[in-house]
Amino acid sequence: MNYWLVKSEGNCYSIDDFKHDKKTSWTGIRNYQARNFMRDSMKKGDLVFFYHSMSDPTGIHGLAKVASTPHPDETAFDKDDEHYDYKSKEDDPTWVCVDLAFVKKYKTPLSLADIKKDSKLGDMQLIKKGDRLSVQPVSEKSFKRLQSLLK
DNA sequence: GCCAACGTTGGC
DNA sequence: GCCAACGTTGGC
Repeated sequence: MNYWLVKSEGNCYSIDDFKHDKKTSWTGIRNYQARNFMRDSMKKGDLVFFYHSMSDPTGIHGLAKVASTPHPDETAFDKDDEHYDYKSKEDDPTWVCVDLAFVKKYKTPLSLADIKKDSKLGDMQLIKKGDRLSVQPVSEKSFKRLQSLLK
């Protein structure tokens, strides 16, 4: 079992939107590293922290579960979609996504500041300088620590 | 293949 | 709104 963290802008697709939808395709990822994680390493059943950037507070707001194998990101083929990519062809898709199922919304989110302060979460990609990865792995050690902090 | 210019992310 | 950090693009 692998653990992950995905970012969403709070005013774009929020944890409340996700809670309402129950399930969503994690489309619109246009970064190769992030795509490779989804394509090569995500497995059905993996647990995924739902992180809000540029929100109040910025931090972890919920938990999700990978609910599908990787599949082509259809928004890349749609000219009217903001994530349209003319280079991605339907017979050879550049971009993929997975489906995520809603698990829970935390009553008290764990803020980025709290994560930075915690001595046991030092290996998180999230707090590394210049981190911009919107899909990133979380070590089992960090996962357990986050779970206990989010109880 | 280098690298400057540009666009985006995301904390503050 | 600012700006540092980073990825991508495109001229050469």
